[in-house]
Amino acid sequence: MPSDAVDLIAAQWQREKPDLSTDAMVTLGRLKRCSVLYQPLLDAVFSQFDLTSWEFDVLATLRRTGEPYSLTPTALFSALMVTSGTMTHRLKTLEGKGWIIRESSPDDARQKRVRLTESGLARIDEALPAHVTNMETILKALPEDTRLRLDEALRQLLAVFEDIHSNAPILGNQLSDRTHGL
Amino acid sequence: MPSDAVDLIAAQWQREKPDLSTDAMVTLGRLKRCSVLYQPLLDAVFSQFDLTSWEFDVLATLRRTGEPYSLTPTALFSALMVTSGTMTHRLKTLEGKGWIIRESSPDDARQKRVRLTESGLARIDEALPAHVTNMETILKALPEDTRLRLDEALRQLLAVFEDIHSNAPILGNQLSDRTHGL
DNA sequence: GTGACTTATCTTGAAATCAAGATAAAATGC
DNA sequence: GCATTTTATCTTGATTTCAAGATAAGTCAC
Repeated sequence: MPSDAVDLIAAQWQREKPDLSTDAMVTLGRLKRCSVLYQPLLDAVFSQFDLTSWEFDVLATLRRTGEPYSLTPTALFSALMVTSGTMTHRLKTLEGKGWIIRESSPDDARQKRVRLTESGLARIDEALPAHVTNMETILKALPEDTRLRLDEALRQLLAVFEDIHSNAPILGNQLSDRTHGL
Repeated sequence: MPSDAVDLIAAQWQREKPDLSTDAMVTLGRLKRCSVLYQPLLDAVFSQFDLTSWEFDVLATLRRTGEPYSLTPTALFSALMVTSGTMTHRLKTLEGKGWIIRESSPDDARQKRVRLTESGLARIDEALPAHVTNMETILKALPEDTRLRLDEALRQLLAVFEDIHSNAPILGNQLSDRTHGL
């Protein structure tokens, strides 16, 4: 296994702080670095459809719920792991572009229903196959058994994080209305 | 393996778009979700030392280079994978707090040297052990062999991403002065 | 050496995000 | 039924970030 940027960081710490254990650090460091580096690879495709990453995310979340492609703002910001204020801003922008509309809910006057328009549906259905192909191309460089081991390990790690977030009262409050549900 | 939020998303796509392959999607989806969920766990410790996540990152990058704890702004924004403009703003803030100073370089008048002050060194040395312990506590929920498999797979994935970023001319330009080096 | 390129840093203006709180509707407890 | 609490959404102001470009110093070709 050739050494990478994270190994060099660990070696620096080892020199400066010989008693420090770097095991947890390197794993989480690689996780962070991977997520920073892969985002622009996705953006490159989104921009071909005049979409930003977050625009794609919102449209895709609505799209995959099936007809009538409609969710409440709360369901959306929970699924997308952002705050309610962020979602308000996103919805305003998307409404301005004509890709969604916000209608009031018949049974609960506090709720709104966010719904894909024809135009929004067309846009996401156009971009989706290209996005999926892009992700497959990116991961093709990884041997299939490695991808499977990565996926299984990430599933367990994600379970740990979701457990912490649902059980920690203090953290739960700090996250305010960003609920992380689906 | 119990199903998680990402499995539910894949199932929704399967229902709406039966021909769509979701393999790459679920792996990268778990990666993204993990990195969003673990950040606040780190912030919880940083805030105990009156630090934000990015303040910790800058101070730690300087600290681990060893005496005299000094780097150029370019070395810093490369290591931290942010743009030069972001780094200028960060350094201004940190200088205001007295944790770093910016001195001009003796051999190249274009360069500055960013150096940890006594106060900045004390702060990072105080926070570092707590941060490492925190990361270990978070990962303790993961069996050690799983962590090792995760780490090995992430290393390979990171190699793929770093390869793409160093070899793709178009992407390289899009990333402007965010060079991703160490 | 001089003009063109390159490198290093900073500035500006815009975009996205968050925390905190405002508003209003619904549910709950007596 | 009325007061209290909870829920759903939006607003506000501040923070962080980026892209694009400005500035200035070094380097290179000749």
